[in-house]
Amino acid sequence: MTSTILKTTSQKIKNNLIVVVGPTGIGKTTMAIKLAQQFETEIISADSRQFYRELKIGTAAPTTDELAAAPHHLIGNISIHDYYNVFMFETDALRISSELFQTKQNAIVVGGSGLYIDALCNGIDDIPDVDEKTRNDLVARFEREGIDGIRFDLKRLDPESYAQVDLKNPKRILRAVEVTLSTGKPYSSFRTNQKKKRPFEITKIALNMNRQELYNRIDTRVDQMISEGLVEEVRSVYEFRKLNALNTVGYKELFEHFDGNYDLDRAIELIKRNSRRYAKRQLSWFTRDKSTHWFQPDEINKIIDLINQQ
RNA sequence: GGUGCCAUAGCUCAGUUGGUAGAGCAACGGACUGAAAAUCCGUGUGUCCCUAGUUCGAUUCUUGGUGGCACCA
Repeated sequence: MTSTILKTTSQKIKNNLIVVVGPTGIGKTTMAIKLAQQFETEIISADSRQFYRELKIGTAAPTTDELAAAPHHLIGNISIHDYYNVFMFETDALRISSELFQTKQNAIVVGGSGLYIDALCNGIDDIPDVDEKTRNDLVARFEREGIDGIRFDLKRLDPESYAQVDLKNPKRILRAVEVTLSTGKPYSSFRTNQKKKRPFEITKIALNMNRQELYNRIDTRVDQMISEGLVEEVRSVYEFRKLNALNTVGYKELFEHFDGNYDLDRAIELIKRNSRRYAKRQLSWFTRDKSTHWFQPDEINKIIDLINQQ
């Protein structure tokens, strides 16, 4: 096993961060646990919804048994009422991994949130926090007037960003403008286009399978969530539906159902469809990174061999 | 058994006065730097049921089938 390799020189063998990604429902949790057991290490979650302790069933968070099978980090560590973002994740995940590397050769990262994985592996630029008033005012203006005026502001305030961002995507425009207004410096000036160096190796493993089979798994899992009490879980957070953490597949559809906009069967159908679309978006993200090694979920032995070769 | 109606995309259907076709939903592809399970962009994927006619040309008209539905027996 890698951890037993003799250190023939004074040079320390570099630690390895094993990153497991893939579409929702593919079996990442199970794979991560097997790898953690195999390499005698712990798991850091990179799932932007499993952080929230109130969201268990609908996010398919690891069960009590799974949590007992291998130590997990960043699962249920915050509340839906807390503010959290990808920069905070980068900080947290780096801190935890460096703690693990004190005593372990490998650490496992598992999750489906591409941006978060990217922040951990390549870093994300250090951009000052936007003050709340600037953000709220801008959002209010957007809701009142639409995006045209704000887009025009961006053109004036930060022509470089204007040339780069997706001008049809309000969130991107709002972000660039709020940073510019809040800091007094153009958003583009914070973008370095540089990867941060990491003091460890990274092995990226992605899981995928035949699309139809994956979709069948997703459908089955949604039915399972319903029988495990998803409707009750969603009802318990209904009053907080405006929170960003609840703008999530499995929750937003049931909120609409509670509002009387459609029946439960339709809500379930929509959860399945939106989960499929989410899975596709994840695949788009992960296939872009050419350094990723792709496997079927049952190819555990091949994956172990690959890691041992690193 | 008889009569009538229908058969076009994965589904529900529109349409072509004869020049090989388009909506909705589903699906597919992509982008992505602090809301990311979010947000945004792009793409019709088709033996127009089969057969034989008429025609320069048939998915469209005609004949005969096949399947479905309805009504009458």
